[in-house]
Amino acid sequence: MLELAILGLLEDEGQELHGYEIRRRLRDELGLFSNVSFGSLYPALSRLERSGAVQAVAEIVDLSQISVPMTGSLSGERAALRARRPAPRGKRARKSYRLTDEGRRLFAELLHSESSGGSDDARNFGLRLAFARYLPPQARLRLLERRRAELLQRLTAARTVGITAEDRLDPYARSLVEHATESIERDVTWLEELIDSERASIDGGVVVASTSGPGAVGASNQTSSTLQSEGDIQ
Amino acid sequence: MLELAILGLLEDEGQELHGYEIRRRLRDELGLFSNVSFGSLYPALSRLERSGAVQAVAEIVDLSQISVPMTGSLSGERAALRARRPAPRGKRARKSYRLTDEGRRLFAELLHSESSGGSDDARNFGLRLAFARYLPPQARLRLLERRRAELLQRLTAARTVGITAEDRLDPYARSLVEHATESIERDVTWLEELIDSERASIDGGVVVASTSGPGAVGASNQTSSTLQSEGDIQ
DNA sequence: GTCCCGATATATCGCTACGATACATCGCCA
DNA sequence: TGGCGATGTATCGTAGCGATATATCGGGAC
Repeated sequence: MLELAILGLLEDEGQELHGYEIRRRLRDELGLFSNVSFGSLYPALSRLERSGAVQAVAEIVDLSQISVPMTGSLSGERAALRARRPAPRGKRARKSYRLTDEGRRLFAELLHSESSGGSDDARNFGLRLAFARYLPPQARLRLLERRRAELLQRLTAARTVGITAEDRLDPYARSLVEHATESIERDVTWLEELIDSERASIDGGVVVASTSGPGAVGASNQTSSTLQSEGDIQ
Repeated sequence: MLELAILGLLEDEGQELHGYEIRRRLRDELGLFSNVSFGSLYPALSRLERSGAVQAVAEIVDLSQISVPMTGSLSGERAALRARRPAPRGKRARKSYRLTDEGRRLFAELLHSESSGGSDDARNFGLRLAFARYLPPQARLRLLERRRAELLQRLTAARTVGITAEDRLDPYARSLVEHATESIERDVTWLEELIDSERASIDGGVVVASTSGPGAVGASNQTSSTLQSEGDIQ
């Protein structure tokens, strides 16, 4: 899941990025993974590197390979090193990651695969929708419809509970159920709008100007995206 | 987190329950943890048992302790075992868990502690609200206000992004951001209603009849609760 | 001038929760 | 009678998380 996010970001930005920057953009631009933990990010980058999806481009000042004889003055040595090779932007040594062809292939594969990955449903869907423009219209439509089906199922379940247990609930729990149910209903409505305009866009061929909301997505190629979705917004 | 849910359920139900049943009720009655994995549930129960918060009451047919001499016919042995001790309700041997005093203490402690636990914010809050009736009014109010503060912070962040990146987004991502922002706004509105009626209930002392929505929570003692909350609803 | 703080930056550890899987029993119905 | 779905307990590998360690740099306080 995080892999998909990273690959998508790298694809979007079209340039190599280092860990810290990836985290920042995932937070500020994608919104999803509001605050990715480094404990998730670095292992994910390692996995991607191991699988050949990204290539690490190190701007590392390798201390062990600098041939400055020990003078006994540690701070002196450090100063010498800094003078010899001032870190690229005055910052600490970093490792940037470049998307490879294999990475692009993997991105497409992950994006197409149904729900491949971690629990958090909403996050998963949000992530895929954020990169939906890389999906062919048919797959896009299927994504939306799958999500709608999931939500409708939950709605049915929630209503069943509502009938059988509603009155046994204390006010807090009841309010919670009701609010949650409404939220799902709103999500479904939103999805139906997206589905409608998606279908219109498919039927009408390549639509150029958008009349309302989204839809009308010809061969858009914008860069970057932002989004939130509870739990991610988390 | 799961621990809190289990302890709360056991407290609510007031009787010993076995794993499978706990899972069912967490799904059907609490809604939260819509589909707890056994891979989470059983380890959590073990943890609770180890810490003395629950006590396992086994209704197990211990094969190794039944003194039936081997006859060579395995199926025969099995039949004999079944005849000798027909499992309690015709079902498979189960392990029921009873809440101990230490468990009740731990439940209160966990419920009071701020956000003690796993990521998923929404789930965490939902869980606490579902058991809010076990909290003193002041703590309840703080819970609601903390949650509101979190959401407002996200809203600010989301809007900042909206201003700086809104137009660079493709239609899908834009729709996603907008929908998510609206959802948070609705959540905040909902929370404010809860906060208002909570405050009214505190100011007015013990209110008996509720005039609108929740609020008016005297010393309610209802059993069971239901709720959903994206990601949980997951 | 130096001292400490916060931002930038990489990395690891222990833990929780998850999905997949295995295994076993029971009731049902074809 | 034989297979299937519900009930039931349990483990394994993995993803993601928060806490923590380590290090450099720029800037403001004193």
